[in-house]
Amino acid sequence: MAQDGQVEHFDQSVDRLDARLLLLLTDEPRLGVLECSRRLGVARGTVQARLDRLTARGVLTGFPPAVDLAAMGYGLTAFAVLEIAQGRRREVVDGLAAIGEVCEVHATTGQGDLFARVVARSNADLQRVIDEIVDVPGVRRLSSSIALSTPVPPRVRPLLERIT
Amino acid sequence: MAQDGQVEHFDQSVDRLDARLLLLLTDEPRLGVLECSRRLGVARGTVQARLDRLTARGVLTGFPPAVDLAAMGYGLTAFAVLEIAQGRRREVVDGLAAIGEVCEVHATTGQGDLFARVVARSNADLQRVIDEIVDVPGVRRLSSSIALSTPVPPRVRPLLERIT
DNA sequence: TGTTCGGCTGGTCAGTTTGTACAGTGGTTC
DNA sequence: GAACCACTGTACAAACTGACCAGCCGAACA
Repeated sequence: MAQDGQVEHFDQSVDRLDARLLLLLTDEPRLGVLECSRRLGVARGTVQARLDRLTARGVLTGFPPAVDLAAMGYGLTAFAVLEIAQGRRREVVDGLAAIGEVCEVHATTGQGDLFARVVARSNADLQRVIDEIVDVPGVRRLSSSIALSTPVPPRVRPLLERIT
Repeated sequence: MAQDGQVEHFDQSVDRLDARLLLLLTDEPRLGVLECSRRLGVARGTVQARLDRLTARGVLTGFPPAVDLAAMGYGLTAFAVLEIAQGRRREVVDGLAAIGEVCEVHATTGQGDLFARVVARSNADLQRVIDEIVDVPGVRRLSSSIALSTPVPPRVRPLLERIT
């Protein structure tokens, strides 16, 4: 930053170089530090320092393996909105967490109290999973909808490009 | 598989060793092939072959950097259910994709036609994003709810552990 | 104006890992 | 019994990593 004189984004935690680095790694995650430095046209130590800093700040939390559940046989994704009995959220969350097919749970404002993403192998399997969810003590009502397609897959890219 | 004589899971695409490997990489993604082989107690070539195979089968799609949007200033997450005008889904999806804060879109069954996950820097910022979404041609109605917490963060772990 | 500080550069070093190859062994299948 | 496949153990050259250093430059500050 000192030397390249770039304008600082108002959020100082990620500057242009950081963003370019993250984008590069998004496209080719297995790149080593050395290769990154070559592509970005900076010294290797700089890339190393940036990665360390991003990690220290919690922006970069790691490089988890991306597993395609569909390729593993879990071809169905569904979303469930749950209404739960007053004051039993903790209990319900624990119950949901115990179900492997429940891949994500959020507590939300609005009608539903909890929002869950679940996967299943087939319609019949989904039925089973939903029954399991409904059977969790404290769950009052469940309304679900199946994901037919995912026109915009999970992404961070545009937000990073904005900084670049 | 030949030598260790483990029982085959009914879905042949991921066996016990594969699952253990993926779990290991989930916990410590930066591990190299050599280190993985040591931890798993198999030869390096085996790990290499498994990774290649998992990748070829599309189960392992890569090691994308995990960026924490909250740490980048996007501390708010919200979910939006959209109703759209008949036959204009493509158009709406394109419009949504153009909004960086829209991090994910699914087409679903049920009342809503589209389901989106969006992030924002603050309540005011969320308002702006939502207005932007509503302004996308073809969007009829939007109902949103804010994620207050995420008791179960995105995970694949339990499904892999089941195989192990 | 001069000094200090932080970040970047470009270089070196030893140690480790990767990619690739090969022969050997033991189950499994036909 | 032969062919096949997956895994093991080994080898080697090439590449990468982590660590360190001196030097340069711009920004902040007295």
